[in-house]
Amino acid sequence: MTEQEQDLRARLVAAGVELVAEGGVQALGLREIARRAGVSHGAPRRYFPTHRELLAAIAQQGFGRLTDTLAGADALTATTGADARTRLDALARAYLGFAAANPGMFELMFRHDLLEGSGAELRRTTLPLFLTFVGLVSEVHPRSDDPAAATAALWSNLHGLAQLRTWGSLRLITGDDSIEPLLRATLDAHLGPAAR
Amino acid sequence: MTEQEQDLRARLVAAGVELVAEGGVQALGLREIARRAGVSHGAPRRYFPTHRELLAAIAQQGFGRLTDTLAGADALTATTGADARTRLDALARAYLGFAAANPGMFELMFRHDLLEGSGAELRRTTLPLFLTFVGLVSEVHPRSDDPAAATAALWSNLHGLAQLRTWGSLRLITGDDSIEPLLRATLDAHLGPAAR
DNA sequence: GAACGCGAGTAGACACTGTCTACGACCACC
DNA sequence: GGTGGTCGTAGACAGTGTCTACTCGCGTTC
Repeated sequence: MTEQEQDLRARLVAAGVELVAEGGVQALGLREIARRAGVSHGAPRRYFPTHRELLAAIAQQGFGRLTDTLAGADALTATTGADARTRLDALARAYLGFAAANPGMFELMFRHDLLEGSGAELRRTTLPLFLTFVGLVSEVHPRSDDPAAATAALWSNLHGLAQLRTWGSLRLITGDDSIEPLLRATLDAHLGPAAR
Repeated sequence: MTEQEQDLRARLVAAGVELVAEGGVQALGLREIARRAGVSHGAPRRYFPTHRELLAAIAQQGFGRLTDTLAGADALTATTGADARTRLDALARAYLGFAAANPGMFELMFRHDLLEGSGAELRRTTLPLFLTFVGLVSEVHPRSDDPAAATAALWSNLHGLAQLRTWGSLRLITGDDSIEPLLRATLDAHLGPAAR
């Protein structure tokens, strides 16, 4: 089954994934996606009544890939018998790595103005991922009375790092563009110094 | 000097500030801004060669207001003789308060795809603000060897909280839409528990 | 005082966008 | 051999950002 033969819906989403990787969110015009998929500009309407729903489907693909990336990174460290602190370290790096490797997709995924309406469904996708985060944070902070809040705070920190790095302000502040000291400061603050 | 009499450049920026508060970034069409300012769609070109430069000017206005808001909040607590930890607490709340009160403007300010080209100038605006942050963090962590990194990490955390709150995911996680526990967790993590 | 020049804003054209609607080709089924 | 129904095409429509004449009013200059 070649790429030409799969149904148009999947081809449109695949074209969007390509385009956002090449040219960012701006490249995700409805007609441009249709062109890339090799159909006329009216064809997507059969599967996505509106442009935003097509963008939401592309973003959902992005959330799937992020989930896979994080799950893969965690599986790698978990099999080595690493403790929760080390696993969270690897997860944090994987999160920032995904954002750095797919800046356009990462931006699309959190552009609530473009995804309005489908936001609830997308948010639900992230829930199981978040719960594994909570479990690991609970292991690091066994006496915490609100591990969900601690996890959300940590996630917000990682997310802010990812966004401000692509915005360029972190480079201005720290001088170089290495995020390593900031990541270390973040993890130390939320999880305590690494025991090494 | 009434609003009609100031020069068009300022009127266009003012119209943009109004529009982004009412309808978000999507409402900032070039023609719509011109309509609001009471001129034809070709008039802005005299002052802003391109749409993006007009958006950058509006965003710069936003950075000015954010700086004023934070400076005002800090001045308020500083005069009461509060310590650095308390001042940072107030600054953090002011930052999140600004983002919540001006969601459209806040989004515009960090939309690097729209502000590309003028980004460097905008980033420079935030620098003095950041330096006062660094000073306060240095007071809280007198033995830190890299207060700039610690400050950038804290700022990233606040920024992530602001963005994820408007995205709606924090509400999904914590149940209600109060970020108070998350803010407390953030401040405790980066600055140590509040001494009260 | 009249002519000139120039800055400021207008109006229209252009290519492009997302949405909507009518139409045609194709295929399974009775 | 018709007959629906699905799927994609093609064109119209209003709207966008950009570009290019053009007009109008005001100050300067001869």
